[in-house]
Amino acid sequence: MTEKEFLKNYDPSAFERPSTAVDSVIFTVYQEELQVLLIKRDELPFHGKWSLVGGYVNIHQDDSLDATALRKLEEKTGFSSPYLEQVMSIGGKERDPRGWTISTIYYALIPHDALNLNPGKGASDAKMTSIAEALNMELAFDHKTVLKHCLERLRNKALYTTLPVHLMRGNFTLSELQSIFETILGHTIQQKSFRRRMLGSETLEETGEMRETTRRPAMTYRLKAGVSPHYFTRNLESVHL
Amino acid sequence: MTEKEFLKNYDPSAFERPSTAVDSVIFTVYQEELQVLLIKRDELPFHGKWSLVGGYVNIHQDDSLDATALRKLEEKTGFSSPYLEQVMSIGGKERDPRGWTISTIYYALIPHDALNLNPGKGASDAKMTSIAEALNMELAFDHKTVLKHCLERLRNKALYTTLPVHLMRGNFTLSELQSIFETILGHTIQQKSFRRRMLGSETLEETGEMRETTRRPAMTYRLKAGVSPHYFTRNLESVHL
DNA sequence: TTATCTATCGGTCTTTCAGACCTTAAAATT
DNA sequence: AATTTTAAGGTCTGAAAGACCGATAGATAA
Repeated sequence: MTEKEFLKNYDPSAFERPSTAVDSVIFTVYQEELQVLLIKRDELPFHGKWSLVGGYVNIHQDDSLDATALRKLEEKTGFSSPYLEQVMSIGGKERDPRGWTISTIYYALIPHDALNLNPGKGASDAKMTSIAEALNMELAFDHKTVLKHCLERLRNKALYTTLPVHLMRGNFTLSELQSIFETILGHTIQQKSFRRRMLGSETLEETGEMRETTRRPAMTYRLKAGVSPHYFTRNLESVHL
Repeated sequence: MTEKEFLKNYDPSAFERPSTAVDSVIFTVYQEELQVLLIKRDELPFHGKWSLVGGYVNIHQDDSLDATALRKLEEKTGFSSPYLEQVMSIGGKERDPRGWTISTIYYALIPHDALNLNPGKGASDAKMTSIAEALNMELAFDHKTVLKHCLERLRNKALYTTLPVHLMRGNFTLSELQSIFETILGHTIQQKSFRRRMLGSETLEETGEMRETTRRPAMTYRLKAGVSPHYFTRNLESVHL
């Protein structure tokens, strides 16, 4: 049998397939709070419960898993170029009452002022919720576990990468950026250490413009065009005052 | 409609599903070489080509994705308790000629002397191949890309964790362990740095027995029971002589 | 028997970078 | 003009890796 003949005779339904979904944790920082996007389900199962952003892979519409995640994300947030990172996939019989499901988990970082929420089809409401609150709610499916995994990943990356810059839009001061890091980590960082690292990472550039504020003006920076996130070889301390 | 009625009427075939597979890179170190397990395919597609260990998720047999990976791994290597880590999932239309496929990728660490190769169903041969060689071969599907991702993950983890200890079996000397690290990384490590880190990681314990060899005897160590891999807060240098 | 060889193993100085603390600067406010 | 507050940078300390060295223990060769 040739490869061509084989493919012609190949029966995709011979093997029973799990359903395949993508779920994303959309992070933003607003008013010194790390927040995630929750969607109120208007369909069964888990009707009326809050859930993460997700949906089935559409093999006619999506070229890849990343494409599925981006499609859902744009539908719900109106933002099309987030930092998006795949975290893991979870598969099992018990996690969805409809049967064996594989869900690939992503998290995205979106600047708060870029958000344009839209509950969309199958949902009656959408809102940003603080991490503390979300972890105290009863979320649909195993979404609390999913949220914890993404949170852990994000916090770890804040200790050794420049990733959280993707929560900033346009120009920002180093103090503003430090505040974002501190909010994610849940503790303060030594100002000097933070500045040394950021300025040494070669990923930021001065805009030349100062932030005019009520106190001493601060230099504003922007992300250098075309640079990837910087990985430090040494972590910040993970526990602090 | 109640949740119960909904589930009763739910039609799983309403949404066309991608096929779902698991592929694993089985690493071992032997004779100063980092090697991976390759399987010679005896079926279409890619008949006669070498591939990684993989297979479809069987929703009646497997409780989770990890279970699928372990099942395939035990079939091919005869080893049932490897260090197994999920790396990522790749999904798309083009990666398998049979259509849209999601593959969840794992890598496993197996001590060389624990291997008991068995090509198994659908394969005519199985062999351990050095990384250098494998990367020069024409592998089935997108398995070369998959291999590169796993290799990158393993090398990074060797810089800041104790993970490679899982390539050792029973008792081992620190020199033997260092050699494993050096083989993975592809460069030498300062002996003093390595010993300081390993002994400071609190994950090893002296066995009290010395390795009798042709030179000065060395203390042998074993992995402490029940400890998880240690994460250092500082990386080893990633490039060296 | 003694010298040599080689791998083991610990001593210690240097280097790098984060932590901690402090001083100075630049604005607005009192 | 003095005070307050945030920005920005100086500098000392501490921790851990890099680099180099010397002592040790056994096997082997002279």
